[in-house]
Amino acid sequence: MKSCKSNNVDSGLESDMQCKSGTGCIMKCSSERMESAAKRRLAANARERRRMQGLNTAFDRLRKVVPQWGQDKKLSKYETLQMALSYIMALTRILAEAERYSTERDWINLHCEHFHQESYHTYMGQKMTIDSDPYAQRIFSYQPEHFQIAN
DNA sequence: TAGGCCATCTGGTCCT
DNA sequence: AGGACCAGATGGCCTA
Repeated sequence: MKSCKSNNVDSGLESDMQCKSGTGCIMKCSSERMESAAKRRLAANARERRRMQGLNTAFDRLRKVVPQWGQDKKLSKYETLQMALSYIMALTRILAEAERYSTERDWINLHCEHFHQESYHTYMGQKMTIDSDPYAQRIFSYQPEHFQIAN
């Protein structure tokens, strides 16, 4: 006759003795096993919930640093990832372009005529001005390819 | 009301 | 054995 001990730490001496007695063992063992399985399931559910909440927190943080291009509606998870991808690619392109010139001033002078001040977007509640941050203006006047699906 | 988005539950798989 | 991660199922909420 199998003891319940291996399956249930909480069962203790009493259940171990009952199992050895035979008759009620199968029912008690199975009900205890079901009970502990249910407990484990609930714990797993809670962990999964916490994990998904962590994931959603990360998505919220990502939404805050990704430009929304005037959209007032909250980006979906899929849209957030697509926008982040476009944004990173745009920044990478701008960075690569900037590195081709020896000084920041050369690069700014070269591109000054392309700045469109009226198209600047506010970013995280801060309006950029041409004097304060020309790099940021260049970045935010750049319109990335709209949601190209990356395969 | 259909479709999109999301949260949650659940069982399976992999890793420690 | 238990935790992390994943994908499918399901039901709720919202919007056009």
